[in-house]
Amino acid sequence: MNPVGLDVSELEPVSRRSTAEIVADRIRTAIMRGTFAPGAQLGEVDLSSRLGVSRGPLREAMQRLVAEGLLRSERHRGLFVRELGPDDVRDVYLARTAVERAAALQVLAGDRGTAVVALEIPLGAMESAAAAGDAVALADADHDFHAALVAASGSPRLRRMTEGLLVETRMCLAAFQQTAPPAAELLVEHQRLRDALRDGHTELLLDRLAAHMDDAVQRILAAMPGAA
Amino acid sequence: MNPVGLDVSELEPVSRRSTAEIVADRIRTAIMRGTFAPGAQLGEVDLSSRLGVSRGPLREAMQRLVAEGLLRSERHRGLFVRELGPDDVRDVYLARTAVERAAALQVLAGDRGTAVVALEIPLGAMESAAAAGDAVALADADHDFHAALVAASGSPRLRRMTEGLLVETRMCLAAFQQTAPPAAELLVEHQRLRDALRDGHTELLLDRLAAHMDDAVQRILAAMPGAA
DNA sequence: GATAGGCGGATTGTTGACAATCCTAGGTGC
DNA sequence: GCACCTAGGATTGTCAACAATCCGCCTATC
Repeated sequence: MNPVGLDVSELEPVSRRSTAEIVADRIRTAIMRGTFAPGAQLGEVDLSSRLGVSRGPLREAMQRLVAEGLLRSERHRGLFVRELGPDDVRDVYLARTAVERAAALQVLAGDRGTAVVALEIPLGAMESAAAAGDAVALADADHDFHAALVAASGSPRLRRMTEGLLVETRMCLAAFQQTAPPAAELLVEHQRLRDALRDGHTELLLDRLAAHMDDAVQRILAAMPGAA
Repeated sequence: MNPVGLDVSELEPVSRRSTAEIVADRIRTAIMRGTFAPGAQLGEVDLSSRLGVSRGPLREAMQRLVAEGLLRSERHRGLFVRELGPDDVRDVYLARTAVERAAALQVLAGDRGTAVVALEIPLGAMESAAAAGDAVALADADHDFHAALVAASGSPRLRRMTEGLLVETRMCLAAFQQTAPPAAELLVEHQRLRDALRDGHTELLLDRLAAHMDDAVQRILAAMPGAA
């Protein structure tokens, strides 16, 4: 609490975000959740009327999503949800490994105590989700875990990259969300990541992180229709 | 050459890029070159009239640049060129190190012969620029070297990340482009990177890459006004 | 003299309509 | 029956005008 008597987080967004940003977030989560199937066409008039905004801000939001790689734009054809193939899965995790490795090293070099504390929240959520068998909550917790890890690095750029990569990860997962993930195994893997981080075992942490990513790729590719 | 008798690169853009994309590229290079000073406000009507487009496509382009982190948007205030401080310099190079390290490992695991060949072009340009004392050409060659390295990894995502990071690097460099860079030293550093890559010396390459990044940070911070 | 309130100018945010382009379906000639 | 051509419908790309918001300056008041 500060002298004004308000939590700083409340007065931070003195001016709320732009319409384009809100629209982009909405569509991004919709794509992430699998509401829009991969390859589906997104009509501008349809979306704009459904979201209650004009086509101007909507097009601005679309440009962002195209830049993020979530949408594919064909001139005078329309906007389509990108379809991720096996190569994309491997590439997403290759990039994630690179970014999260760097983030982990930064955390180890800095204040890893607060980082471990921050990781406990998604770990708790993951435990609950695993016990309840809630696949969506499990994916959310997984997402939050890695986001928290990178956020703890204090690097805005690593954070922003991870943000985009995690969305793509969710797109990959949404493709085969009917198959139940090995919740217990997933939980243990994340707990071991936290343990290695807490104890400051650099090499162990990096190895476990790489292995964790490889496992995920194998799991996804195994459940993917046209995987090589 | 294919049966049609055309280079594939010529028929790739069957439909030319959207106006927003062209505008974004123009402004991006302008920011990169330092045409727009950091912190400068970019008026929409001014830019749109100067580029000969309406405000619609221009705003779409701006959204992209904001998403890339080149511009800062304040609601009902305007768009401003982001000013990069010492922390940003360190962060850009931290991210670059992470991405280029991963790219280098991919190149080493794949076809490093063609990669070395691809690196010779910017190296030649760098040599010429160093001999001629052309700072801009030197920066261009440096840019191209690292872009070629990451492109050789075959990873679209690493490539796209690098694209953005290199633009930010140029923004950092533009801040103090009056000071002449140590051209000879820079050339040798890049040649040694190529040598380690050519000979397949993994650890040596990674070490030299990290050292190369650290050197750059030190050089930039030393020439920076308010560096800590 | 310092501060609160209000006005003018300028900029951004949003909207609806117009123009260009493309895919699809139907028809025609061979 | 097949290929080509043409008209229709729908979608995106672009534009100019309207509305909302904010900053700086000025004035009036304490």
